Amino acid sequence: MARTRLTATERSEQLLAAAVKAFAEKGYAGTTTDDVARIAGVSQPYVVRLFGGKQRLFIAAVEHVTAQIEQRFREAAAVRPNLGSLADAYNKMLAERDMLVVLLHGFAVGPDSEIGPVARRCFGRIYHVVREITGASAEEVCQFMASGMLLTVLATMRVVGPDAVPAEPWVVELLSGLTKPLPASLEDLTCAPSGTSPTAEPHR
Amino acid sequence: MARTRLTATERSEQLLAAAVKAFAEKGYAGTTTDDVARIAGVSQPYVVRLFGGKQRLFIAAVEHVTAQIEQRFREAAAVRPNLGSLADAYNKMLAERDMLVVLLHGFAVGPDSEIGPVARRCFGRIYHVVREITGASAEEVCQFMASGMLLTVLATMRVVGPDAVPAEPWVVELLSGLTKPLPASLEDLTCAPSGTSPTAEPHR
DNA sequence: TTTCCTAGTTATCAGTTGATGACAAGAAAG
DNA sequence: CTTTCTTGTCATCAACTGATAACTAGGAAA
Repeated sequence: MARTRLTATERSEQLLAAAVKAFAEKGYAGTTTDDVARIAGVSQPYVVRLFGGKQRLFIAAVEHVTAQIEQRFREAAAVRPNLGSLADAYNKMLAERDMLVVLLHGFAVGPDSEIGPVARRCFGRIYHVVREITGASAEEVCQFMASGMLLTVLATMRVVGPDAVPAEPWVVELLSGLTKPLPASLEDLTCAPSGTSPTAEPHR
Repeated sequence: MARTRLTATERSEQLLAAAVKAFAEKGYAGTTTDDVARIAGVSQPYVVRLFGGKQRLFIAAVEHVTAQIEQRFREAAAVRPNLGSLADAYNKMLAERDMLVVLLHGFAVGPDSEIGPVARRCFGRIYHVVREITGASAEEVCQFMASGMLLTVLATMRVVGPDAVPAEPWVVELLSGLTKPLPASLEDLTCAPSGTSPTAEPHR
């Protein structure tokens, strides 16, 4: 019965990954701490105790994915520091979906006293990174962010990305209109490398 | 105590307006049927009965705002059938915020069995209207939708639109990068005509 | 082996929330 | 005036959910 014990830090990291998965699926309000606990294979009260509450867990998840996205962009820029390179990195993230979707859910929580400021800061951070890394003009960066937001929303709707619903005509047409920075093919956006799933038995 | 009685149809319309307001504030899962009831000044069970459940109410709200947006676009196109005209209409909606934000929340609910298909259909409908009304190219329409999505997310975050938080530097910079179809000024996006608020006493 | 810290669980709860059913009260018709 | 239909409320639940407190157990040090 007893799983291998982990240090609190290790377990927190694992829970963070579980939280990203859960929140990506159902958003902030729609996800229960028990969902997260089940994915990670620990008890629900432990999740609450390790992070000090659901809200803090969500904030941690949003900041986590923001840091991940930032890192991906920096890595991409290390190769070629232009928007095209970032677009490639973005497409990869889109194929993994969860990071971007969690971020969008963070944005969508809106003016909630605690979460709102965090979400706004995360958006600003990502904008800043893109702007600084590539020497691109304000217009180019804005267009990049806009296309990215469109695609992120489509990913949230399961119109693109892994397990996407069958593409309707308007999807194909819309995506065909994507210009310069993000000319992703529909195929790239629909298939994805699959990960493992540490499912566990129920607890509660 | 007794309010003026309305026909079921009238009351439903009023409830729909209340639902839009409520869902725009807190999203689908975060909003209670009681929130909606309080805004409209009726009892919570009545809301449930008139619409047959929270999910149906949300779906009705999403379809309602979609129809509204479509209508605004058509009206704008009746004057000048080009993207610039639609952009003006879009900016006005952005200043009112709720319609667009509810729609985004609809998109964000994701793959939920009932709501997902509705959200996807609504997105497709709006895309289709924009494409058909203006004779614009796929690229232009895509760029319009992308910019619109970016602004809608910013509105959801309360970065633009009514009651927006004080604009940080990156917001100004990002918005300055907006091109052709939607060159809205920050002032346009931050102020809005205010509406009435039919608050009522608590019930539950 | 005993001690003791930390990882983790079980039991439990209080508040919330969507939903149901029985009932009240206008208003229109007979 | 009474009947009857529709609008709307009240009382009430059962399920859920985040959180707390008390307890268990692994494992390293003494």
